[in-house]
Order: sequence, then C-alpha cells, then structure tokens
Amino acid sequence: MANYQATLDHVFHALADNTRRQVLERLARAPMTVSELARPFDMALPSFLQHLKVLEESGLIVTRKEGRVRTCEINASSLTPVEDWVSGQREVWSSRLDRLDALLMARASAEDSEEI
Amino acid sequence: MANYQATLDHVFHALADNTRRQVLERLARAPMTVSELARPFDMALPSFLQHLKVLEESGLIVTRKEGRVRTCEINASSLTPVEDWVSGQREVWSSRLDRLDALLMARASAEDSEEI
DNA sequence: TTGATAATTAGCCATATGGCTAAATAATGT
DNA sequence: ACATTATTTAGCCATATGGCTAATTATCAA
Repeated sequence: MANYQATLDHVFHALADNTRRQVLERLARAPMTVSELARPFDMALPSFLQHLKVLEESGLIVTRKEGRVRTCEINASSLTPVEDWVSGQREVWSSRLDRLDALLMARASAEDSEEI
Repeated sequence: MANYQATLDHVFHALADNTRRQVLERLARAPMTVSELARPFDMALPSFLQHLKVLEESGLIVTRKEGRVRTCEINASSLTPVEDWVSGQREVWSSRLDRLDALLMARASAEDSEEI
C-alpha cells in the first residue's frame, strides 16, 4: 500500500457516485461482464466505462479480459481502509460526545447541589 | 433525511479529500474557530473556507457564528449513513467470498477424490 | 470471408473543483 | 472615530468530472 491518504482519496471519491455504488452492489452478488453490468443504466457505454475505470483505479473492483469479454469482480479487501478510517473516527467522535455528556451531567449535579 | 443516495454522494465526496479529513480529525477532539482550524494548513483562507463549506453542506460539521467568530463542531450522527452503507456492503462482499471459498474447497475435495 | 458483437478510443462539451488575490463586511478594542 | 481582527465575497484560472457521438479494434460465429 503506497500511500494510505491517496488510497482513501480514491476510494471515497469512487464511492461518491450512485451509479458506481450500484455497480458495486450488483457485483457484490456475482461477477459480471461489462455489458451485463451496463444494461440497467440509462447511459452510453463509453460513459459507463469511465465509471468502471474509476472503480478499478480505486481498487474497489478488479477486471480481466477473456477474448472480447471483460469480466468485473469486486475486491473485498479494498473496503478495509475505509472501514478503518470511518470506525476510527466514529470512536473518537462518540467518545467526545461521551465526555460532553459526562460534562453536562456533572454540571447538572452541581446545579442540583446548588439548588435551594 | 430527504434523499439517502444524495446524502451518501455528499458525505463520500466530502471525505474524499485529505484536507477535509484532517479537519474532521481535529474537530473530533474539540470544536474550533475557523482561523484556529485553518492555521496548520498551507492554504489561503478563502480556499480553506471552501472546504469548510463542503463539510457543512454534507452535514459532517455544524457551525455557528458568535460576533465575528465562527465556531465549527463535528456532527457525530452524520457518519451513520456511511457506516451503514459500508458495513452493509462488507457483509455481502464477504459472504460472497465465503461462498467462493466453499466452492473452491468443494472443488478441491472433488479433485482429491478424482486423483489416482 | 464476412458480419455481428464487445469493448475501446478519440474528441467534444458543460459544469464542478480547488486553488489564488484583492476587496468588502462586520465586530472588537483603543 | 479608527485600527485591527475574523471572516466573507467576487472573480479569475487550470484541471477534473461526467456526459455524449462517431469511429476503431478485436473476437467470435456462420
């Protein structure tokens, strides 16, 4: 893995498009050829190919060509950096919330004792 | 939440930039004003402000202005759609791998019995 | 060999993105 | 009132993105 930040850039960018997410969702069930994959989308093939290229360059899918047919497959391990970053952040963000909660609770009790 | 897909588009797009991820990482520790937040980045303030706007429009941060100072804070709940999508996919992707494993194992045993 | 099929390349177009400087606003401090 | 500080707006620029059509290439099938 050359550069973690660049990887995150590319993977997040690839995921920031509904067409591409739908491609991933379909590939999650089974590998598929380019034209099978493209069929449901209301888009010219060259436009669709650009999306596949983004997905492949991000590492989210891998493809191989046999004869004139290219088959695309999901690359499960490619989700890991994103999962790691997101869950890492989630942890810090919510611990911040916990501390905030604790602070507010402490203040509330302090006010309670001040009452009367 | 008006449109789940549009939300994912915006949040993933906001996360696809290291400057913006660093902003989030710093805000995860504590709320901060715009200029405090901007200080470590080698970038003109107006450029930096654009990043903050992207983060705010995606819902990842919230800001409020008091006097002439704008304070930024992380919005912990905004990570949920991303976590949901990613962990949902992870589940399907790896169950596909499991099935693939099973298939390969089955083939391997079949070949074993064929041997000799 | 000829035609159909699958994918790819080339090139065009509009809009978005990410950077900048210079100027404008809006509060605050003296 | 005046200067300082904290943003904000306006406008410029280069490159990237996401769409298209038309033309090419490569393979397969009759």
